[in-house]
Formats: sequence, C-alpha cells, structure tokens
Amino acid sequence: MKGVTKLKYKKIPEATIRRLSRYSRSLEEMEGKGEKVVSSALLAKKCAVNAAQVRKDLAYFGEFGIRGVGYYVEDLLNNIKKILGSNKEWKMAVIGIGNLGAALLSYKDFLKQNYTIVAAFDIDPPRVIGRVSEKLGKPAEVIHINRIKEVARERKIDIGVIATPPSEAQSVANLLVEAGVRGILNFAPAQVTVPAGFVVKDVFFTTILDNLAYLLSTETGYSIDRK
Amino acid sequence: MKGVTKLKYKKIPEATIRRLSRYSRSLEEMEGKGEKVVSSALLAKKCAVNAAQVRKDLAYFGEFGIRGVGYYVEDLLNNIKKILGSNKEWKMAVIGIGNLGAALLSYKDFLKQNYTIVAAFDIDPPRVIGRVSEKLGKPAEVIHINRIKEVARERKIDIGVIATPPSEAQSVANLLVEAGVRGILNFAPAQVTVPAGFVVKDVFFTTILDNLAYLLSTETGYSIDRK
DNA sequence: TCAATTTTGTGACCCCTTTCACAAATCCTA
DNA sequence: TAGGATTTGTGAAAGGGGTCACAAAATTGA
Repeated sequence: MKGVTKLKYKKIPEATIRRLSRYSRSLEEMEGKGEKVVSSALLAKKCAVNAAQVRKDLAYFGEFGIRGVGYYVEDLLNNIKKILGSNKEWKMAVIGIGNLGAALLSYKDFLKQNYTIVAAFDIDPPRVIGRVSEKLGKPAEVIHINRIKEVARERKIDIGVIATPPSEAQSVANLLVEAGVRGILNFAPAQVTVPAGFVVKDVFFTTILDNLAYLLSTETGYSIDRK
Repeated sequence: MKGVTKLKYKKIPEATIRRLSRYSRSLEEMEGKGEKVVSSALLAKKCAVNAAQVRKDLAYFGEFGIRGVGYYVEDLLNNIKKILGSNKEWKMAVIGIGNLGAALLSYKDFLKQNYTIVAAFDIDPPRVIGRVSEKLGKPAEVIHINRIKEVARERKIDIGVIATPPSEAQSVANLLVEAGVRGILNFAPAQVTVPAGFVVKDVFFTTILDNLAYLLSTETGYSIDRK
C-alpha cells in the first residue's frame, strides 16, 4: 500500500482544514501579485498562525516545499486546492426562500467561483417568486420542494443549503438525504442529524453573535477569532 | 478576593462558549414547552454532546444545578444569558451595502431580538440606497462612511459588521476602532487586525464551503460539524 | 429515620493539537 | 568545492480540552 490516498493513516484535524482554506486565500493573493516563492514564516505571518503550524498542516498531505528555499506559490496553491476539493465545481441548491434564502441567492456572486447555486426550492413558490425576482432583477425560478429529488438528480446537486425556519430543518435534511445530496449547509438554528456518509455544517448567526457578545462582556480584551 | 468575576482564574475555551449558546437555544425551546427541570443528560442529548461536558461547561461559571434533581430550566437559561451577555441589547451597524450588506439588512429580522441593526454605512450612499430600499420596501437611510465616528457615538453602536470587499476590510476596521466600536463581525475574506481590547469574529463563507467540500471529497463519510 | 435512587460537581486520565528545537536539505558565494 | 546561510520536515515536549468515574448532595418511599 503506497501513499496514494491521504488520510488513511492519520485523521486530519478540522482546524487544519480551516487553516488550509486560509492559506489558500493568502496564496491566491500572492499569486495575483506575481510572487513566486513563499516561506512558511511569511505565510504564517499573513495568516496569523505559527510557522511550524503551517509546515505541520502541510506535512499531513505530503512534502510541498524545498528546504532552504520555501514553497512555490503556484504549486502549493494547486496542491491545497486539490486537497480541499476546491478545484472541483460544486453545485448548490437553496431550500427555503424567505429573507435569508433570498439573501443568499442575491449573494451568490460573492461566493467563490467554484461554488454555484443552481436551484432554489420552497414549499410555496408562487408566494416567494416575487421577492426573489425583485432581488435578482428577472423572473426567478423557484421550484416546489416536492420536486427536489428529481431536480437534484438532473442538476447534480452536491450541497443543499437549508434556509428554512428551524422547525422545518430536519425534514428538509431528510429530503436532501433521500435525494442523495451528501453535503448540507445549515443556516436554520436547529439540530439536524443525517446518516453516515452525509455531512452537515452549521452556520448559526446567533451563535456567532453570542460569542462576540461574550467576548465583549468580559474584560478579556484582545481576541481575534480564527474559527 | 471572592468569586465575583468569572474568568480571572481559568481561561474559558471558545468551544465552551459555543456550546453555551447551543444550550441556551435548547433551554429556550424547553421553556416554551413549559418544562421546569432538565438533567445534564437530557440537555446533552438535545445538543448532541457528552453529559459530563455540559456539567463541565457550566462549572466554569458556578454551580447552577441541584444534585439528584437537575437544573431549573428558567434559572439556568437566565444564568447562561447573563454569562454570554445575551441578556443585553446589542446595537450593530453594517458597513458596505453591496449584495452582502443589503442581504444582511433584509435578514435583520432573522437575528435574535437582542441584536439589532441600527445603522448602515457605505462609501457612496446615493448609489446603493435604491438597492436597499428595494429590499426593505421603504426609503432607506444609508450614511456616508465618513460620518461613522459621530453616528457610532450617537447610536451607541457595539458591533460593526464588515460587508465590504476584502480590500477595504482593514481600513473599515481601523475606522471602527477609532470610533470606539469594540466588536467586529467580519464577512470580508481578509485578515483584519485590531488593537488589544477589540474583538474580531470572522465569518468566511468560502472557508465554510471549503470545509464542506473537503469532507465531501474524502471517503470519511459521517461528520456532523459542531463548530 | 434510613436505605435506595438520582444526578450534580470534579479530580484524574487520556488524547489530540500546537509549539519547540534541530537535523537534513538546498542555495549562494567565493 | 567548501563553508555559511536559509528553510523545510519532524520527533519530542507542552498544553488544552474532553471523557470517565465516583464522592457528595438531594429526593423519594417505606
């Protein structure tokens, strides 16, 4: 068994993956500036982490640097993208076109290019189409949730974005699972569980704000969050 | 020195604060259902964590339970809110009214009641007012960024939400610091640094999506994120 | 009142992540 | 070609957070 597939030998910390994403962003910036080589020390500084941390993170996946030199920006960036899977095109669907869902649709061009929203679902399309069209500036297509299985297959949806009220989150997740959508980004502040093989990531604005509020309430002062 | 101020003796893990926010949400639900008492085991189950974890988290701040009984829902909820600072009214300002900023404004009623958006800033208000009004359905007030210092003081703004392009993030952060706004919620995918006494929390959609993509790319399968 | 039951609070252990420190590898210059 | 400088990759140490297991405290029922 050669070192073909990563992650068979060690489990990669979530934190490492988060940092890789950060490195990726920094590297893109550097690449844009035409910089060819970067040291772990410089990359670390740009990302506000420890230099050894940078090297350890990368070491999980291979040897990408040259001793005495550093890392080739372009090469490292490509490798990180390969690791993260962000070289692939990911197709998303937003479910629940209320304020949040509509906001996400209009925000879509802010997302990195390899993530695209290819469908919008709601339980009552006629009711919400006006709102979305207003935002998008054209007659919008909002599909009834009961067609999600068929549409998910047709459009090869990878990620479902739950933007419904919390009470509906679990049943929407169930539909996504049934439809074979393996990734779920959950904006509804509710516990969602899925079977093995599926992945849920929560984005709870209230939790983030509560965190901020806590830090502001304490006299602790200085804190830059890197989560 | 009595046990007046928390956190003088131990540093509280970020993860603990995140979980407190989660407990808070569960407790609110229980309170709504009229439940009077809850055990660490039940609360843990609702929040998908270990029961000992719940007790440890709470133990950082005091003794809120009764052995052999459990925790009084209302009492515990109040205590957690006090700890998090989420019993206070927090006033926010959104800076940068592009797609994202406008989306956040229209999303504002989704936020928990104790967080309210009280101002919107942009470098070119006339240009963006149309867009915001369209979303909010009324003539919107967007203030020029150069008035932020004065307005922040008048309206007692606690938290600044950076929704500008990444290139402007740091300079907006500098303005917020100057204006004495201690909390920053940063949606712009860029490194932002602030002096001691100020707090930055990042919300990078690309990082979250990269994480999801990574998990989907690996054969690891099962994973429910609790970050 | 006392024994059985429940459930908290917490010390001790364990594991994982981060940091440190240095050998190994490469470059550069003379 | 050799010596000095730089920077990676990594074993070892340190630090932190999570889990376990149990004593302490409260309740219940006889």
